Amino acid sequence: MSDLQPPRGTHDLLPEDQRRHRHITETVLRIAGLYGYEEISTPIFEATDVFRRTLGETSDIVTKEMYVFEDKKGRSLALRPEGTAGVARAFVSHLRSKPLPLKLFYQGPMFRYERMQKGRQRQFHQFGIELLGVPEPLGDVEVITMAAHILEALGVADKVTLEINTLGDPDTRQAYRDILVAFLKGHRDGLSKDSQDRLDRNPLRIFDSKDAGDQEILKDAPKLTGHLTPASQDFFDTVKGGLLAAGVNYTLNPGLVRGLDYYCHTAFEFTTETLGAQGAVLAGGRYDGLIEAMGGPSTPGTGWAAGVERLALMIAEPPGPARPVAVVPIGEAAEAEALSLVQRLRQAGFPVDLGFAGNLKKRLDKANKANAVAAVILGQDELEKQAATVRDMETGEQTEIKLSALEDHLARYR
RNA sequence: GUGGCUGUAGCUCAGUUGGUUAGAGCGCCUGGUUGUGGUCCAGGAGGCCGGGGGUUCGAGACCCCUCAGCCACCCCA
Repeated sequence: MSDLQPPRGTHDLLPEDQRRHRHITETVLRIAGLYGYEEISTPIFEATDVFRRTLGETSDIVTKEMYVFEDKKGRSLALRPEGTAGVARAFVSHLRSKPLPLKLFYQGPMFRYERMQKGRQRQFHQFGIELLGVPEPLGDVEVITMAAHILEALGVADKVTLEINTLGDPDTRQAYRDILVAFLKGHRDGLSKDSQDRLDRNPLRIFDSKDAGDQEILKDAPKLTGHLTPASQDFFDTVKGGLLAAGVNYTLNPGLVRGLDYYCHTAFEFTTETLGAQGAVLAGGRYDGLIEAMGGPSTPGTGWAAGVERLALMIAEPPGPARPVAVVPIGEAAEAEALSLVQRLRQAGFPVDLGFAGNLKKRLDKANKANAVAAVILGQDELEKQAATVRDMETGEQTEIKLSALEDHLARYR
């Protein structure tokens, strides 16, 4: 048994799990359509450089969480750890001549080599959207509004909070970063070990630290909001005003940051208390420098990604499959008749379960386990009358119905 | 990568300070009903106690290693 387990951090999606996943992705696809987004599928693996360039050489994802391997020609490939890089690459490869804006939706498995926790595994599923070619704050508003719409449609709106922040334009960001580093270097010894590392690699992320000592030091740190250029401030104000107008509630979180250089302006996250430490359910922001970093034409972008497994843990049980009608033949002659009857009913649109073997008792038992609404019993008596006994599986009530009138009678179970 | 907790039947779990042939409920199968499911009754199958090594007269219980799961950190969806 132990040697037949799936690899660490991977899971079989059994039919009832898959049902939840499908309910989520179908809901997303439907709502994305309302906003004019079309699905794009990119490969599950890419040249390792695709992720190196978009995620940064020093990011944790690249240095310790990527599944990297060589193919038979010695090319370095990586299983995708997230979706944006592949979409950006596809844009640069094929889509740069399309009229902008481009509204793309994607969905599928992602891979990260990590220790598991609730709502986190090594193969997991994300869906996300990218809006390319819109430098205006209205793009951010639409993207966030759509996310809120989706979460509402999934019935989790009351379990999540939207937090937003701004990183300012690239110049502000860079200038502020220098100011912050200068300040924190004066307090280096007081910082936690993790944050001392972050100071070199990714100083803005120190704001996320859960360490109490770090937060104490940060209280006196210079704030980004105090360093925004008027244009950046305007941008952020327009985003906030737009969300207000669209009826999307949010809270400001000045500690919400993104480390990579191409992120700018809006950063946001829908978080929940219901998933333990894995609070982020859907997160995104603006990445105006990304396409350029990939070697494409300078193209603004904004978007987000969400975790399907995390959402699956939050949503209510989706409706199960439609209840079938069970056709139950008794004897060989009836079985032959049943084969044609079954096809007739399926062509008419009824889900039909035809047991493979067994006497009446066994087949009714199977029909019950298949959650059948009704059983159409076909025995010698019925055959002679060109009729069937239809048993309501809920009440046990039985009625004899002419074969020619079956569809009409069964219509009540649709 | 770091730390803590946990692995007994398909599932949820019991199993006394180490002591004979390892248990329950649910589920599954068979029968009570040669043409009637769910309820009920009777019976049955199914475990190298995650794997390997060690201590012991004796290990499901104790020790070490390993694999897997859970929780937290890191990071992130």
